[in-house]
Amino acid sequence: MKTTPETVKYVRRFGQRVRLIRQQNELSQEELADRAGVHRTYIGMVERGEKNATIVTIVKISGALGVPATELVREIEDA
Amino acid sequence: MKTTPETVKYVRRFGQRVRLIRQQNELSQEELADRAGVHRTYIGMVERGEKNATIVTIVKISGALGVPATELVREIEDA
DNA sequence: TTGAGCTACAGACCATAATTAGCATTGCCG
DNA sequence: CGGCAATGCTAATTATGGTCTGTAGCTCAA
Repeated sequence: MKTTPETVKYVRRFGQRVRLIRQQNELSQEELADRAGVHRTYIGMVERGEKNATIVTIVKISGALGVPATELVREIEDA
Repeated sequence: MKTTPETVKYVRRFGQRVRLIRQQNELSQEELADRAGVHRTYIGMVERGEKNATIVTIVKISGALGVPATELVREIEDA
């Protein structure tokens, strides 16, 4: 998929929500990564809006954060 | 990403929700694809649980279906 | 200062998301 | 019957998701 401005927008908002909830849970990126079963640097990229995560990864991360997947997708879409 | 059983599970449930809501809206796969700006066959693959869609694609499809992205992610995660 | 914990970032790599074209099948309708 | 709409399915290609290694910067405590 091409990296359109909209692409960047949604991905960035998703990353912001991940970072926010991770910090509320007082987890480091590495702790979150380990719990989610993804790589350390990948969490960083997601939070910075550099990676367009898939459903499976979203579920992994939401599980590791102890929130439903819908929490991470909330309010990402509207302008 | 490896195709683990969990992978298949979440992806399949997501596809089921897409198909359900598409049919409730009385759209063909092709109409949905055009509205979402993705290819016809891709929608078919998603509904059949063969594709692990990304955030951007989820938002595109949810927009084309006229529902919030959270609607498509709802109840995908639990066993 | 020195060291430890946390994060940003770059580069290389493999698996796969997403595109596209093509053909087969099913069911419905004239 | 023939034709049309909708879907399933395959194969080939390109772009990118996700892994891994390593470097560098920051803050804070000893």
